[in-house]
Amino acid sequence: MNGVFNSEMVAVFLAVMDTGSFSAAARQLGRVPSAISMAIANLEAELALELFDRSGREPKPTAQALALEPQARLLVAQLQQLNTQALELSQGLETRLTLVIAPELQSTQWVRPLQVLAREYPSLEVQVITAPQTDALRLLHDGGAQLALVFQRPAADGRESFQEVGRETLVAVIARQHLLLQELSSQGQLSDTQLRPVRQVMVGSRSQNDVNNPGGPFCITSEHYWRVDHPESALQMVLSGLGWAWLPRTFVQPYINGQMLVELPIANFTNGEELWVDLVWSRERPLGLGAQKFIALMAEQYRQTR
Amino acid sequence: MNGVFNSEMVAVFLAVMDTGSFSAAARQLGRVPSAISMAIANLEAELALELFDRSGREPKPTAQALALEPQARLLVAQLQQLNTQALELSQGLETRLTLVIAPELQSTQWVRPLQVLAREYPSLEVQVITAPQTDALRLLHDGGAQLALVFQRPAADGRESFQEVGRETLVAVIARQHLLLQELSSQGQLSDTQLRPVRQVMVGSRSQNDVNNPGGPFCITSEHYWRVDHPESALQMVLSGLGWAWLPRTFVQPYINGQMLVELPIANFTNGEELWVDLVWSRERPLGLGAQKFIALMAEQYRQTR
DNA sequence: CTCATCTTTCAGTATTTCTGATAGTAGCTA
DNA sequence: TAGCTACTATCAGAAATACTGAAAGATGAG
Repeated sequence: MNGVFNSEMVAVFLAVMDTGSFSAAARQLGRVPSAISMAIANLEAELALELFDRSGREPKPTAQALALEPQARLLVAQLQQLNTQALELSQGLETRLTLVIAPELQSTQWVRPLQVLAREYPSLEVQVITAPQTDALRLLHDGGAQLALVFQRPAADGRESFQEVGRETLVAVIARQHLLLQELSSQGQLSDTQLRPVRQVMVGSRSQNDVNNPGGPFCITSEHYWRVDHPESALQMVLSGLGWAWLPRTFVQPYINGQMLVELPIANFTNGEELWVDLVWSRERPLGLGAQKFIALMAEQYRQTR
Repeated sequence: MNGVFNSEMVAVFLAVMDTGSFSAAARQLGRVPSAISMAIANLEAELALELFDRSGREPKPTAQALALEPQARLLVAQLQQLNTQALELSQGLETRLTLVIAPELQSTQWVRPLQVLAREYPSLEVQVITAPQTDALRLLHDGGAQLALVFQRPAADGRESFQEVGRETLVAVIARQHLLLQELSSQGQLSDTQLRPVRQVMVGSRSQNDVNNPGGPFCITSEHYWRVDHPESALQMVLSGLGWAWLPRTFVQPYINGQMLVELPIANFTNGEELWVDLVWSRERPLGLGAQKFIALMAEQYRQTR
């Protein structure tokens, strides 16, 4: 226990500062008083600095010791942080958690669980990516992301696991000033044939693979549709009267309230199409502690608000 | 070199991270390769964490090691700071430097030298107090301050040492609209007898001891004078036309330029009274490194601007 | 004044780490 | 592919270091 300040010497120094005596410090550290006495004496000799005034029965910290104390405390705090982080890593905490979120779900509550996560694992580095459904799932399999917050529950091909963390309703919307609304009786339902001639704006991935999206809420399609890769784009197009689109209710609710959009009363879909919001991960890649905790937090939040 | 992270282990860990190999780290630390190998192996066993991938010829840091690196670097930086601070203290750096400044000298350049001081001794705690002349010198002898930046060079009674760090000119000023100015010929000098009936505002300490201020620029006094303990108060009183006062030129120059005050052309004092600006300290209390450095910086600044 | 408790010193012990040799291995070069 | 170089891992012995425990001196409280 020789030399200038190192972590052991700092521990001894602070134990003496805390307890106010060498003997008490020895008890606290599980040593014998003479060890503490010698350690401090060596330290003082090395530093050529008097740390404690021995004129009294108990050593009194000198002004210099008091000046060094804050920095010493900072040091042990940093050291403990390092060891805590190492422990977390050894217990399976990933060094980085990448979460990819479908754009339609930006508005859901995923920030608060992240806050809790950040408090529990301060050393965890988090990255949030926004990408459309299919890109998100591709990222998951590439290893570019560990978790995806998406809409459509993946096919049960066994490559992914998922956890339900919310519900969302898809509603068909159209601009208030759209011509279609004028041929609609005030309370009547909208039939297939009425809707088919109207242009539909469809949200899909950049990759063309999911054009043949079988079934699901997209089973009712118009003859002519335009494709966009981002719901925000779809919203803008619908707002400008270019056509109608299936969009999440929470996403368009402000515009419905603001009288800019109208919900289309499609027959058999009067209450919209209910979808699951899921956290998805790859079964091939074991999840780290952080990801598991995040899933648990999201699930718990969902349970409480349901 | 056992146990979880301590300062020695952090040093070894970072040496390996820096050099990229156990052998090179050993060379850097002046050890033998096997010592490094064993130390890292022990650390990994303790942490239950693989820090380096040994599949290749040279150890490759794992993601966990890379995640721990920043915190480890922070730690050694903190440790070095602690040791640097201890070294400075052992070399005589005071833990706290209290500087008392006469209010008239607030406007002089004492901040820049303090900036340099803060850069050189980051751990030095500085306190700046504003107090009138006599209070400042009393603080010096009480030990409440180490340095005083004051006007009047102290009496040569041997209790204080001083260093000249500037010059200042006292000028007699009065409000532009004061009646005295109307009975003054445009270019004429002002005699004693003309000035005596006019009320003088005198700056002095709260303590009444220095009423009998012999000689000096205050030798010319009016019959009636009011006392204030702060030049700012004096300035306000003079500005409102209550009387005239001796005040430092740099202190009142803005008001002279702004046509609010007029410099009184007193006979024999046409250029005002020149005073020294001194840094004063007690001879009974040896100065610390910081105070010495500050004095040197102030003196150098004075030399350059003279 | 006395006693309990604190600090310091010192010699011996015990633990720890370092050393140096050896073996095994990876990667480069011809 | 063979050979060479430089690296890591292992191990027993050596050296250094810190710890222990007893004894002595000193302080402050009652």
